Amino acid sequence: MTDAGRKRPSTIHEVARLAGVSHTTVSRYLQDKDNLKPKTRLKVEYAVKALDYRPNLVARSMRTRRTNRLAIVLATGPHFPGRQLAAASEVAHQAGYQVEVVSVEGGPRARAARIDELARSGQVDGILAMSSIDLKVTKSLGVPLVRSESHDEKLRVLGDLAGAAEVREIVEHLSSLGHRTFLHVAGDQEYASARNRKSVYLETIERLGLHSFGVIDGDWSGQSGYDAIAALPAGCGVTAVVAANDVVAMGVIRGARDRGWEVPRDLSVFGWDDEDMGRFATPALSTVAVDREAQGRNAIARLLAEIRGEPAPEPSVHTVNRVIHRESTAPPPQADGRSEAQ
Amino acid sequence: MTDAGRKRPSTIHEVARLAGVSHTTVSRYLQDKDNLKPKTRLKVEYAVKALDYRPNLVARSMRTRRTNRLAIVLATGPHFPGRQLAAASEVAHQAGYQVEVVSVEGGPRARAARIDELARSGQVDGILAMSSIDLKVTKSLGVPLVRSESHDEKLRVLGDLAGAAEVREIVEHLSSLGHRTFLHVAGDQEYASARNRKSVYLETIERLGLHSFGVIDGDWSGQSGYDAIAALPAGCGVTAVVAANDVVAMGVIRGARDRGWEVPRDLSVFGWDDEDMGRFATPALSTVAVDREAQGRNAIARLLAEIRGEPAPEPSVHTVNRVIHRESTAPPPQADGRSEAQ
DNA sequence: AAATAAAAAGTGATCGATCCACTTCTGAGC
DNA sequence: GCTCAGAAGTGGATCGATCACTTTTTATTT
Repeated sequence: MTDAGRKRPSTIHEVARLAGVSHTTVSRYLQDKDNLKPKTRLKVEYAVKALDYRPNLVARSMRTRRTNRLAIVLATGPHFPGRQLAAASEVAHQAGYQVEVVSVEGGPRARAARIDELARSGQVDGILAMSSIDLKVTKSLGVPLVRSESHDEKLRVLGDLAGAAEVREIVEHLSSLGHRTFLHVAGDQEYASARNRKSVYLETIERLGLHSFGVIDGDWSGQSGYDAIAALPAGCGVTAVVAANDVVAMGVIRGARDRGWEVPRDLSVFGWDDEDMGRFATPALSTVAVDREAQGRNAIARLLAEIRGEPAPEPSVHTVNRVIHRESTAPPPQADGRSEAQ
Repeated sequence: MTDAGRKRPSTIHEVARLAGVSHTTVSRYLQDKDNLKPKTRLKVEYAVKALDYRPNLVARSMRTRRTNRLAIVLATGPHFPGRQLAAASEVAHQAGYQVEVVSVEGGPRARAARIDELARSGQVDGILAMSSIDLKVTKSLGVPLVRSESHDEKLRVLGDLAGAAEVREIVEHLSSLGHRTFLHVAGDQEYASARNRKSVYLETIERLGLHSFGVIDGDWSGQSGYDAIAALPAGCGVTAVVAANDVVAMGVIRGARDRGWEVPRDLSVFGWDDEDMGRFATPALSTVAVDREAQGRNAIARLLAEIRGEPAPEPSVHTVNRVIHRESTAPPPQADGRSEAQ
């Protein structure tokens, strides 16, 4: 039934024979159509079309030692960076690269090992790591490696790490509303983004002379937010919670309600990610809108630049995170400061 | 600095020379280590280790005409099937395949065209389509193609289509609570799963002699749920909403609240997907837990079976969807039937 | 111990493209 | 009409594996 489809694809030699030229001429045609005499070009063009010829990319790769393929390494887990991935893969395709997505079970060492294997297999021209990896294992790979959570030369944080400014803005805003005692329910500390937000949180609390009741190391889950609130001693004085993301924030809000605390009347809660659900929740979540597509695009752009040997890949699209104030934040119960409600 | 890493990787011939055997013997060692004399095997083993040899997979592919690579084709859009993808890629790796993820902009025809191109490029041994594609274009590809939303030989629905039973269960349950007038806010009708749920919804309404106030064709977004409720005429009598997914359900609930209707007092709402956020929302969302990993695993298992030429790929792990009753559903305002609250 | 079968190892061709070192056109200038 | 530079075209080598065959070694039987 599918015999027609299964017939062996035609080769460059068959095209050459039909066109009455040598295989080298066909090869030239494939790489640069303008470098041929118009008459010759037409003959080849016709033969290619007649035989429905497609170059065998494996054979090409073997000879050129380039595969035109990139690998993106992810961790398996609750956080699948789908939007970044889609954007990254889009940009890569436009640049003539195919994208292989490798999601690896296990920790940073397992991922580093897989990266090593990928690099040596000769199957990819470059690797983008979208999750933390063990540095030691990845010294000299032979192919460019970009880590989406690393810094650029000017120590500007990129990709996953971006967001320090937003944490500052959140804490400062809550402080201006009159909040004095904070709680941070952090994300899985294996993630650079979680570590970064945690440290910026602590730093800002310190700088503003506020009080942090503590940092709960969570795992990005709603349950971790719920449990954090459930474990809070009565009268601890916490009036504002900075959650690792919207899901955690939702758990926090539910935990509060189940203890009889209303949000935002008794407790203000900030999320992160601007998920669609949080916008329609009650109370609607105050959060940070993250341009995930830009993250993905920038990361791939950096990788492509490194592959081409270009030195400084200035992020063409600047990642813009935006703090969004909705209903889950308000002045604390007995705000003594002048309530500068937004 | 990275000179050590950039040196040309060693070949099978170098290993052979160091081991004092022929390259064929090394090749044999690579495919089946047990087929060698122990003494020879040790020599080769040593040489492989000493040179840190890794076979060049491109060269291997060229000779064997197998790439050990599968492509998974996705649509770009709000629905990124991350969990299915991760599970699928995991299973594929265990079977010795690498996975290339191709997300394609545009509609079913664009995806079909890309699939055609992939198949002919000789770069993949099989293709899994995780989104709807235009059938006509994909007649004879030359490589196996599995569509995750299609049926198996026994016409049991698989993958995305699974879920008919759950829609029935939801409507029957709501009916047993006393609801008579329903609304369905459907997902993007380009998705097979959305079409399937819609038709099962209508069929069940019909079969039970209930009344459907209508079906709103949405786009999986919270806004579409919100708008559906906002557009509802007063006194339409709708007391139960079956939403396309949890996000839509959240929009519905918010829309109801903004009209002064309380959920579940005035309106019952069912979601789909069992997202973490819905569990902690207030009211907690009644929903359907979907085993996305199983979907991904099953789809890849079918593809692998087809590649191997095995005929009947019995789904080793059966997809189990589970209807979960939480706080967003209750008897209607003036339930005249016997309220059989769960 | 010789005959024979079976297992192990070696030889050279092959996959389908690109690239290198040449040879053969083409056409402008005198 | 001739020369000659440069463009266009050619044949064969090459990339690094596997595979079909052939040859050598080892094991088994009589």
